[in-house]
Amino acid sequence: MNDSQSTRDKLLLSAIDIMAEKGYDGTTTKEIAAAAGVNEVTLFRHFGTKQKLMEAAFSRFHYADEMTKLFNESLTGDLHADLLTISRTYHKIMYRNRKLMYIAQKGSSTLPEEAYREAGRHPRHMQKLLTDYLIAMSQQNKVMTPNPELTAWTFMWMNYGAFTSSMNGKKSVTEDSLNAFIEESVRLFARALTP
Amino acid sequence: MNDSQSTRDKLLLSAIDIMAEKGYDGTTTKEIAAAAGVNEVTLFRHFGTKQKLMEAAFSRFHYADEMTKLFNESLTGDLHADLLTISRTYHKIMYRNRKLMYIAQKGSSTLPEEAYREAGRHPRHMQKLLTDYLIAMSQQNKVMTPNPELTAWTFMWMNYGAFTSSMNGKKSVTEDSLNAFIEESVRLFARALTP
DNA sequence: TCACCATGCAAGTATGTACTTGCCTGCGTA
DNA sequence: TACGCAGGCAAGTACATACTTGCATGGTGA
Repeated sequence: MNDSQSTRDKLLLSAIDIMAEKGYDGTTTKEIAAAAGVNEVTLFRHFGTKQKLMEAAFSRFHYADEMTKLFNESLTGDLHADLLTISRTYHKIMYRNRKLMYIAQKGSSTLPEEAYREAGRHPRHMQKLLTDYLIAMSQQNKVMTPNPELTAWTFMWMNYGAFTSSMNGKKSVTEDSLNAFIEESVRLFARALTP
Repeated sequence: MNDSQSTRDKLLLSAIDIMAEKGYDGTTTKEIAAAAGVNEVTLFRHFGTKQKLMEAAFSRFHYADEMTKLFNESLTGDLHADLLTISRTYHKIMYRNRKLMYIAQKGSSTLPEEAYREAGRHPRHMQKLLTDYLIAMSQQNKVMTPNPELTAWTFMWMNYGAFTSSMNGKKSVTEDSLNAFIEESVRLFARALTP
């Protein structure tokens, strides 16, 4: 039972690793099994089909409340500091789930619908929270923007673009350069939004 | 000869269309041929292999000088107006090549290397030009930034994020909402960078 | 000791798909 | 007319891959 769980996990993690490289269509069950160090048959005994394997993998998505909690508890009302917190949390969560994001981005004709749903949920969630934050800050005259929702999208897309670029680029974007980007982009936004 | 050219083109365009939907691995030569309204064998007579078909498709990439010309000729020295021109040109070019960008993004184990090279060339090119522009503007005290290169990356990633989101999203991002984003993002940057 | 259960292994099936071959047809041109 | 050439069509090859089956084995708990 203990070992069985471990075999399941090895298969799931191997599948995620390889598919993040080659995409869903380009990855074979034989490869996955080999990477997990088990027989191919074992994969089918555990998951039945390749698709169900992926569904199991995506059910491990688990960002979620972290971001909501952040907005409810950790924000101070200082625009620059808050944007920094938001941006850092965003990248932390995206990085944690980066391989699944990558698989969903590559896509496939047969990838379970759940994959796309899970991958898309997060950005939308954050955009909504950020919009509410900007509206609240506007009402306190701490932020000046004609269209908080659009401003939130702009901030989101900037971070999303940086994230995907850092993932797709061959040259590994170092943690340092990502931090530099976060600080610069937050600085720009804070300056632009301050009344 | 005239008709032969047309058959080649029909195949190329069909391939691009379908692969933008299903990815390179997920698209069959039979599908492509059917969509082009020709026999599958005709595809192989023209291109030999699926890979060479894709190489031919990507050789149609043709942005390029347009952007360089833009920087050399169309910029006025007015930060807001120039950023607007740059952003609009970027999105115009990306939109024109959007399907090829999409295919490259989805990727594949066997997609010709050329595809990735072509798809990545454009953003880097623009980033470099934008960096030079910001440096020149800094020297005229029209722009204030501690790190022009990083600022350029930030601007790039913001636009790249918006572009990919608008492509991947199910809900079609209308031309209007893209324009609204462009204007808002440029407004923010111009305000943030003005001394 | 016995039953059970997860796994390995060898072999095989079924299917899809890139790519080939041989032959025929229609069309424009010398 | 005769030739060449682009393309259709039918059939087939070679191979990869998802998934199956039957059997052996080793460990674990009753």
